[in-house]
Amino acid sequence: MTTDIAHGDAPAYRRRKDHRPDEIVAAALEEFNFRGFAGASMARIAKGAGVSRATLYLYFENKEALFLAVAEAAMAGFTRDAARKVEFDDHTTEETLRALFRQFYAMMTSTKNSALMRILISEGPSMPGLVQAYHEQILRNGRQLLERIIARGLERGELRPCPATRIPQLLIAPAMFFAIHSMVFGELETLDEEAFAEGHLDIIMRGIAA
Amino acid sequence: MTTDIAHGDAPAYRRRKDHRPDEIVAAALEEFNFRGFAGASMARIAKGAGVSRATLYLYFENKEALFLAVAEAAMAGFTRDAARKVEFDDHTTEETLRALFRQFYAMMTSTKNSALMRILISEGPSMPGLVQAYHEQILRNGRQLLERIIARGLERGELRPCPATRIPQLLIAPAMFFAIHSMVFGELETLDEEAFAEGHLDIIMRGIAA
DNA sequence: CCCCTTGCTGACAGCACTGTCAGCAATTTA
DNA sequence: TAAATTGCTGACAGTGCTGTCAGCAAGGGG
Repeated sequence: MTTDIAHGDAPAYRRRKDHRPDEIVAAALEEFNFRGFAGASMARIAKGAGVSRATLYLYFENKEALFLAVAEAAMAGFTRDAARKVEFDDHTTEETLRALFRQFYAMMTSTKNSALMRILISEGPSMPGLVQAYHEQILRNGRQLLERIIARGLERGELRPCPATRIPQLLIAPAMFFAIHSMVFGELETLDEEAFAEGHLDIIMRGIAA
Repeated sequence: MTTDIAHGDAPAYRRRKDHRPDEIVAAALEEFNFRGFAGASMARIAKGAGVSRATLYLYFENKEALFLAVAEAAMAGFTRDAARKVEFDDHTTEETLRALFRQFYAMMTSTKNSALMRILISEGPSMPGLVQAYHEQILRNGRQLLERIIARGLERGELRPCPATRIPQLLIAPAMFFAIHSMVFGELETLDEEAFAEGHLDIIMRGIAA
C-alpha cells in the first residue's frame, strides 16, 4: 500500500532528518503562494511535504516562522541567481542592458520569484519586516547595479542625461509589469516574453540613448 | 455614553436600511485589502461599519458574496472614473498621451484601485472569475483606447512603427509599476509621482516618436 | 396614543485550524 | 540480536471564525 521500494513489511515512514526542512519549505511555498498566509493550512503543507502535521512543528516553531523561512529561502534564491554578475566593462551600454534584461526577465518570471512577489504584495501590510528585508536585500542592490551602468553610459556619452536616467526604476518597470501580468492574467492572455522584452529594450534605448 | 446627538434616552441603534450596504462595502474593502480574503474577519468588518456582525448577513449572503460585491464596486468605480474620456481629435498624440497618463496615474494610485490590484493579485489564484471580470471589464477597454491612440498616431506619422506600438501594454507598464511600488514600498521609499510620470512620458515619446 | 412592521442584535451551534504531548517505531549502537 | 536513541505520528485541547435564529426595539401607520 505504501509507495515504498521493497514489498512486504513496508515501513510507515522513513527518518530523513536532513531532507525534511527543504521539502517542507517547498510545499509551504506552494501553499502560501496559492492561499496566502491566513488561508494556508498547516495540514495541507504537511500533506504536500509527505509528512505528518506535527512534524512541521519539529522543524519550525509555528506557522509564522515557517512562512518567514519560506520568504527567506525565496529571497536567498533570488540573490544567489543575481550573483551571476553582468560583466559590462568590455561592452556597450546597450549590450550590457540587453544582457541584464534577459537575465532579469528570466528571474522575474520564475515561479519562485512570482511567489515571492505575490507574497510581498499580499502580506506586506501585515508583515512590514518582510517588505523591509526585500527592500534592503534585493531592491537596493538591483538599483545600485543599474545606477552604475547608467553612470558609465553617461560618462561614455552613450546615454543622454534625462529624467529616466535619474530614475533607474523606470528602466526595469516594464519587466516587473510583465512578471505581474503573467502571474495574474497568464491563463487568460499570454504576452510573448521574447517580443515584450525586445520591445522593452527598443523603447528604452531609443528613449535614453544619446 | 453613546455617541448620539441628543442626551438622555440614547437609542442603541438607528434604522438606516439604505446607507448600510455602502458602509459595509467600504469597511469590507479596507479589511480585505489589509488582511486578504481568508484573513478578513466579518466581526472586524461589522465593527468598521458600526453595525453588528449579524447585520452583514442581512445584506450579503455570506463572506464570499460580500467580497465579490466589494470587488464589483471597486471595478465599477474604476470604469466610472475612466469614462471621463480623453478627447484626442484636436490634439497631437503626445498631448493626448500626456493627458491620458496624467489621468491614469491619478487612478492607479487611488487607494481604491490599489486595493483592487492587491486583491486581484492575492486572491486571483483562488478566484479565477474575478480575474476574468477585471480582464474583460477594464483591461480590454483600456487596451482598446490605447490602440486607437496609437493607430491614429501612426496614421498621422507622429509615431513610428516599432515593437512597442504593437504591444500597447509596454506604454503603460511603468504606471502600473509605480502603483504597485507605492503600494508595497511606499512607507520605505517614496517615488516622486510627478517626476516619475514625466520621465515615463519622456522615455515613451522618445522611444516611439517618428 | 397604541399597534404593527421590520431593521437590527445577542447568543448559539458547528466547524476548521493551530499548537502540544505521550508514545510508537525506524535506525543506530553495542 | 538486544538495547538505546530519536524522528515521527495520532489524538487532544483550545481558540476564533462563520452562518443562523428567536426576539428586541426603532420608526411608521392608524
